[in-house]
Amino acid sequence: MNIFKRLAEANIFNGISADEIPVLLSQGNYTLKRYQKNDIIALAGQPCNHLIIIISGSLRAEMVDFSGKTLKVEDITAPRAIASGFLFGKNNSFPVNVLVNEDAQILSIPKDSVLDHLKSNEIFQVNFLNNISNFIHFLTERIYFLSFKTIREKIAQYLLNLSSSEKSFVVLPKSLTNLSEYFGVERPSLHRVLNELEKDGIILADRRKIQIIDRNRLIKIVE
Amino acid sequence: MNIFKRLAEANIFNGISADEIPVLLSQGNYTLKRYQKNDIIALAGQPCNHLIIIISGSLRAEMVDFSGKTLKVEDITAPRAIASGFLFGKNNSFPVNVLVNEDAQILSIPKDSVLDHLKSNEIFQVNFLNNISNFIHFLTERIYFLSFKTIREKIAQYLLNLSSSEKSFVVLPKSLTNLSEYFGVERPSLHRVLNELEKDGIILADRRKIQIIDRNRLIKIVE
DNA sequence: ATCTTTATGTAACATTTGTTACATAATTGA
DNA sequence: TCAATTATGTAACAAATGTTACATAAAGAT
Repeated sequence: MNIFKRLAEANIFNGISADEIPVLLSQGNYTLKRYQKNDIIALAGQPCNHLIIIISGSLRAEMVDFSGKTLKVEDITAPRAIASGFLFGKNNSFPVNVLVNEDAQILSIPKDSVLDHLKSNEIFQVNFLNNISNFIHFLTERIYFLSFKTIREKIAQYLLNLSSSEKSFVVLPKSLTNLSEYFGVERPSLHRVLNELEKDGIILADRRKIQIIDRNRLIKIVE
Repeated sequence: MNIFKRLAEANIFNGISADEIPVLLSQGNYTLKRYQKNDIIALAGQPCNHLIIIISGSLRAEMVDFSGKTLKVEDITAPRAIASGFLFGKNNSFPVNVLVNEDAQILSIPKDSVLDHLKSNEIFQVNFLNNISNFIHFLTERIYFLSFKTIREKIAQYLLNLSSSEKSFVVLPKSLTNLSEYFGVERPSLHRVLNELEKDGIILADRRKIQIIDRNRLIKIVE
């Protein structure tokens, strides 16, 4: 598909047609690149001087502590702008590693050009602000989630978010291994607590397929 | 002191003189209010329609989970703009409760006027973006900190951040009770681990006064 | 189809943290 | 100054999680 049509689907170009995008972009600089699985887009600490827009494929953002353990922060799928929140500020550097999950095509716009677009295009400006604000909301929810103390609470919160009020059947969108990284806990610990919830008759778990038996008790856990 | 002189010290008015600020503000709407200790500035979930600038006093932002336990996110002292990151986005609502610590004077500017200022004043626009980006950096550091698993690691990280490489003496800027909320752990647990660090000969602790005896071992803990 | 790799399931044991309750010290306010 | 409130120190016990090691199952590669 045409690159600009894909770009037009990204929130940051909301209200800007696929035809207008190349016009807007050509008022400044930009580069297009392809990346392969496990390529490194950015490392934590590196200065962030470009707005990155992922056109196809998917990325992941993760924090790595000194001991080498990772906390997955986010999975990012195209089309979407990232790094909008890292461009400015006292310390305009990446706080996370950004790696490629699935082969990706990426547009990057240097900071100066971003500033020009912000000044010259009101729609882009509002989209940019929305993009940053959405990211802040994501981060605060992440903090809220990490502040849940027990694994039991985290699972309950996670399952309730995943399942609509009517459907009691959930397929986890990530592997248990992956999920344990997202939770910031050890995989066997996560698995043990799933077993306990099953023993308690609250859920039925078979690998990634989970049946919610007693939603009310799940709700009580997070209350 | 003159309100506008105080405001001129806030980062969001960087490069804008105390004389220019009332001119800028009067191009839109704004309100000035005084608040007293423990007054509520905003509750989590409430829509955020104003940029809030604290002129004097101090606030705190905290998350409250269903069981009533709080995780302190941030202490905020004047002069500073807050809520810049909550104004826009799909869900422009406060993710935290904002309460008054010390009697405060607060300027609030409605979202529409903020948008006007952003369009008409490039300096304000860049300051605003910097303000949001700084907040994002703060949030990601908060996530990073919360992802440290043991209390021992959290203390080590916290003390190393506080103390310069030369000074080995630190006075905690918050009470232990307060700090335990910031860490997201119980106060007796925090205290116990401080004792353990003392037994291990790594620190000397007397209430909020902490002497770092063996910085290298402290560094090893976070590695 | 077979090999390789990754994901999942499990168990015993160690470690860490929470919980509760109470004592003492420091600070605040009247 | 004295009372009331808040902060700090401590201990015993319960609960939750991490650690390690290994078995089995599923998915991917050749």
